[in-house]
Amino acid sequence: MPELPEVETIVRGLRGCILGKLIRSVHVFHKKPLGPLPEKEFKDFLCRETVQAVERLGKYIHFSFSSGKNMIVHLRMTGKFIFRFKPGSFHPATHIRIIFYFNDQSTLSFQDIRLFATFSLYLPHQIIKEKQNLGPDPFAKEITAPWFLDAVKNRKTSLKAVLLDQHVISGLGNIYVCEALHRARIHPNLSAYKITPSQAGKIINSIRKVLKLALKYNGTTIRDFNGVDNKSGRFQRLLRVYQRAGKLCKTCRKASVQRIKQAQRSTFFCPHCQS
DNA sequence: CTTAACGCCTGAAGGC
DNA sequence: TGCCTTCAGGCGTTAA
Repeated sequence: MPELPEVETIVRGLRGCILGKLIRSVHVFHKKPLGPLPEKEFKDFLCRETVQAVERLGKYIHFSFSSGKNMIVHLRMTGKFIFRFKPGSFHPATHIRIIFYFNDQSTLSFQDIRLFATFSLYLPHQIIKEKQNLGPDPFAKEITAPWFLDAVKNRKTSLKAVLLDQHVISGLGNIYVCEALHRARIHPNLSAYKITPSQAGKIINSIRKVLKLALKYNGTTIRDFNGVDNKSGRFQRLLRVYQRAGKLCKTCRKASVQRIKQAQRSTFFCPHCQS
């Protein structure tokens, strides 16, 4: 479900709800999100821990606790955190997989329809695997046109596929890659290694521009995404190509948006703007 | 090293 | 109404 702006919206919401709170107990309704970790170990690890910080790592959410322990969550397609000040005061949601109970009666429920989401736990001195495998954040200073040209110099696949690769840059997904390439006026099928220095600069600028704007609107809600407060994002009305196949391009108003398949995912682009 | 294909899951939507 | 196919803000694994 979520990409950088949505995850950042969730992280900011979580900070407002759970920072400084102590986990009194944990209820696991489904073990799949825990992966190989036994349910008892998961609960024992988290019980009596106090939430010290919530940070975004690409599309991951990093919870750190006062003891130095860590929990890293990836929401994948349909993962969602729902915060409640008091238990049982809302109509019950389906597909709740885990509930965290805090010392002040508030709860954080984790919902995941498709069960793709993952939770992993790290002791204070363990190396967090996710940090090793991720490319830099789109807003990191090290991302410059020369850096990007070097990063893609051996990549003969499409620019679209490379931008979806979290080992290159972390945080982008299908919506914002489509939207950024549209704003940069580059065809998504262009081989990554063939881009010019000028195009590299345009890509970086477009990525940052579209992410900042989406963040301002609390992300994009197409079907599943909602913030911790259960409010939807508002960026969807500013999408220029994503899920607009057959509709007139909002940028040029001359051609209609096309949909193609790349790496088993839908790509949307304007054939007039992105020659 | 790189790439494409497959699998993991559930539910909504569209075609017939 | 029902059945079948396709689709969905993702990514780890596998095989070439």
